[in-house]
Amino acid sequence: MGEEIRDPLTLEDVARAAGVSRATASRALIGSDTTSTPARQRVRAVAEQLGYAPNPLARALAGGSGTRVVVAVAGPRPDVLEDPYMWRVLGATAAACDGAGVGVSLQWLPLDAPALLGRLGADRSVRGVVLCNTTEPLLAAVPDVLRGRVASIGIGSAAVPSFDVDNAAGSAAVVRHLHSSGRRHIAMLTGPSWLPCSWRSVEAYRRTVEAAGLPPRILPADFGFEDGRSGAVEALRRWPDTDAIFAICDAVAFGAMVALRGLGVDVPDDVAVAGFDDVPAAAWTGPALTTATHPVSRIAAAAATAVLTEAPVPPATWYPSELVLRESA
Amino acid sequence: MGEEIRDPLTLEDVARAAGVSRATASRALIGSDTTSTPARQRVRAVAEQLGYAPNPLARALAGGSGTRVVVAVAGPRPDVLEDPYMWRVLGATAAACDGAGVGVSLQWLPLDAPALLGRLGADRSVRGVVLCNTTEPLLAAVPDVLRGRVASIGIGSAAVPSFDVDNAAGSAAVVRHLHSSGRRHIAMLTGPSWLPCSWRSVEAYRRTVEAAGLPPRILPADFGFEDGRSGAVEALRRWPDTDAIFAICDAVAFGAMVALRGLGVDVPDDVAVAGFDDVPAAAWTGPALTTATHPVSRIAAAAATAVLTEAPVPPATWYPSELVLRESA
DNA sequence: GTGAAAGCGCTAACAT
DNA sequence: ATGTTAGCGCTTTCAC
Repeated sequence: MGEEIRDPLTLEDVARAAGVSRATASRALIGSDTTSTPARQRVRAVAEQLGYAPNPLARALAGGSGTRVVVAVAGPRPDVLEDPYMWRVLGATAAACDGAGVGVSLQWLPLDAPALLGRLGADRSVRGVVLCNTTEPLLAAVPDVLRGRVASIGIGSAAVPSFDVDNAAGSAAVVRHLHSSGRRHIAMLTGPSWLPCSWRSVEAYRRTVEAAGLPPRILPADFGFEDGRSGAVEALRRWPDTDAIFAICDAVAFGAMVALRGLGVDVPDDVAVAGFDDVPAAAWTGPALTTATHPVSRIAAAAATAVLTEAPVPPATWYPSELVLRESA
Repeated sequence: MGEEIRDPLTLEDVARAAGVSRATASRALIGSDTTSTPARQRVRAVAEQLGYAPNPLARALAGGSGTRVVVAVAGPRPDVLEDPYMWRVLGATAAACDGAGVGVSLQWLPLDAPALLGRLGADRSVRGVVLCNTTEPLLAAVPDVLRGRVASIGIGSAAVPSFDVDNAAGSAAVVRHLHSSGRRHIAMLTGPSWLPCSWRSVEAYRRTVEAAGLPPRILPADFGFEDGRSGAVEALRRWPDTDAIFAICDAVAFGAMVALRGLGVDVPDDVAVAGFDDVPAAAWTGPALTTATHPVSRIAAAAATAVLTEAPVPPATWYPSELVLRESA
């Protein structure tokens, strides 16, 4: 009953055991400064052996950084946070941050309140920010203090590196598939009009059908199931000879399929339906949804890592969109 | 160019502006100690007016608490973290923690490595833990230091309050619906055998069919789509007269529906299929899935809040399971 | 290259 | 009830 063993080891303990000062131990562990001196080796060995893990809080407080990465989702209303896609992004981000003892937060970023970004920058508990569904005005409002520790899953800017799906190529591939399988009256249900990264899909659609000598048939829609439902009905009302529908995302595609079924229209015999994103349920419906699959987890992990490490990254990293042929188209 | 205005206000600034010491300001803001003294009013007013927000890091470091809530998901393999259901829980937890400047982490808790819980307890960056899919041995391994800041979405214990769906009542309701709509050969595709909270569903199923004078037909399954697929095939092989399948969760139900379709069996005319959980896609399939809906977000938020506030909570809080009648049953 | 000392912003004993 | 004094565990000038 001489010494008491306190569970959480501190840097002090390691330093003492290694016979150096706290400062030296800190430097040795951080890996900065001088290269391999004997002390450094020793400190590392001791730390390892003792099972020492630095306290992320103290580290952050002293270093002036934060302990959480905020996933900020832009949108007109707070219900953008109810999106399973965002939960998935959050999950992948959390996984990437866990090793550093960093947690993640999920916040709504109102389209009309860019000032909120300033608050995120000023918040000392924020280590970095992963932006989703960004717009130009929002990007312009990213404060300087966030430089190097902000990334975008969506469009980027000079100050905000982007990690995103190659929507243009992916959408074009889907439309080409529709065309090459004999469809000649292809309509598109678009995403929300404020969302830049959905514009790329729409543009790709337009270019691809026009290249095939077909007239574009574009119908505005948001990201939801209901939008797909009403969109499909409207498409058939406006263009009764429509034989294919390309939806901006899977939820919209599901809505379209349900509406079509309700109208007595067979999918894919009468009308082909294709989605975008490949959510798990895409494989579970009858008919199973033809769509394009995207490495969401990899994208989120890359964005999170960039934010965490603050290492230099290219201004834009594109991830492949891969056609998944199932039954609906 | 006299004074420079530093963006992040500190408690010091507030204290000075209010003409009190830092300690008093701290107490006033925290709300502990003495009730409304004039000073307290003043401090709060000043803080409000200045737009002061305490730094969660400093607070946590000084107070000995952490800055992240860990969502620990038990399971045999790390892929339990790939579950959309868990992402949803994570999202709701994140939302609940955001106001406190607390982030969330997602971790796999191996069934056979309860020692990991000890590590979570010792980790000073951990504010609290939300356990998912807990088992008895795991609950027994929850260290004392976590007491009051741990909660379970699943079964609980004397030391770990539980927040969970009333699986028993919910499952019974589904089975009763199947029976009352004329089904007389009802099979169940169960969840993983190690998961206590799925036992409750299975028991409820057994009791309900037996009460109706029917023999139970229980088939083991895990939580996945593929399990539903193979399970349905096996059910029809073993009991060709099966006219209803109750699946432990929606993913399994989807698998069953796809398998049935593949077998040329009509849902629901030949065989009814019911799920459990009401994932978004349940409304999107053809036929749409009859299932039971659960307030996952509310449950996760309650668990997170309990962990954050460390306020006393009842040992178990049950949330309602509500039957959702769609087309499949 | 290394140690000493000064913080990061806050809370919690202690005094008063 | 309020102020004073120590820390929480780490990083980082600043001297040596």
